[in-house]
Amino acid sequence: MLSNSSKYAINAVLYVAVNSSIENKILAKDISRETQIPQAYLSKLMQELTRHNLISSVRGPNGGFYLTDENRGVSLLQIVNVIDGDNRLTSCMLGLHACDHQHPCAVHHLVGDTKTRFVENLEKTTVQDLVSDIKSGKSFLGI
Amino acid sequence: MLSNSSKYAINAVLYVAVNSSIENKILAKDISRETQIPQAYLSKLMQELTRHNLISSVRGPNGGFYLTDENRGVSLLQIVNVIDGDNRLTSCMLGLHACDHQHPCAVHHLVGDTKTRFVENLEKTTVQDLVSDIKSGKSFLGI
DNA sequence: AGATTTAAAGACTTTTTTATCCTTTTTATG
DNA sequence: CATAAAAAGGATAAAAAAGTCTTTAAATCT
Ligand code: FES
Ligand code: FES
Repeated sequence: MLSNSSKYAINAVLYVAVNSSIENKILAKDISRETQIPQAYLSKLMQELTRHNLISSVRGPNGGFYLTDENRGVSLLQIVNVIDGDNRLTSCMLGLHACDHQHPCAVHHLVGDTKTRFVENLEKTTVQDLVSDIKSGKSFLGI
Repeated sequence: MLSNSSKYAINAVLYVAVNSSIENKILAKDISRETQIPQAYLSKLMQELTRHNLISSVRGPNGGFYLTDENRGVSLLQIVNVIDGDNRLTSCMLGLHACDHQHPCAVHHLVGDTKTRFVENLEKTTVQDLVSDIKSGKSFLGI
């Protein structure tokens, strides 16, 4: 469903969202240590997210990654789309075509609603929403 | 969610289910042509399914693949488990651990029920169920 | 028995994904 | 200005997934 890379990206962004601010930026090294994501690989993902303005960074001393208020409004779907490309989530479960209610494949009914609902959820859920859940103890960060 | 290989496997099994019988076995070559699955690769998958008794085959003239009544009772989950291994579907969406309601990850609530429901559906839906759907026009086979 | 048809099996190649390493650029600070 | 800290970028390596090719074994038919 999600690639490893997307999972890493979401984990990393959430870690930054919870543990940093503009005055208190966080290093790739530290994210890597806390999330167990290999540092160099993580850096690549963060680069990509930065390039698309989904997260923010500055180089040099006291630099690192952080999220602006705008960044906190980014949806999970935006993250996944940047990392995995756009159509990973909208294609048919059996790989026959774009998932199409008009011409449902054999397993479509097993998952159809469910899948579009999942994508809708990814689309409407922002980083900030998840941070709220974590802060309120509704869900957990990390291992 | 499902690997390419699993998608191929389900497609191929359904094709066999709809288009063959014990008197009218079907060749890997023909399945390949109709489903667009590369022949050699398909053969590998079919071999694996045969080895686990999820489908049936005989070699030699008038041989090929077919399904017994028992094979038709096989669940989709059995197919996926043989091809992808057991824990692809039960692991956490963020790859943190086995998905655990007691200790939900940040995206668990977005997908939690949904995912277990999907797995339950795969478990309780048999090849024959899907064939019925196809025959009744509720869903479609192939492209 | 011999020839032919077909799946099974194994070795191999290619592509994609994941991961690492090394260099360059930017920024802050003494 | 020199130095150090950090991300950005590019090249490469390793692992996994997808796909191919060749040989072997089983079944049938003449
Ligand atoms: S058509 Fe295949 S999942 Fe919707
Ligand atoms: S705990 Fe992560 S999906 Fe359930």
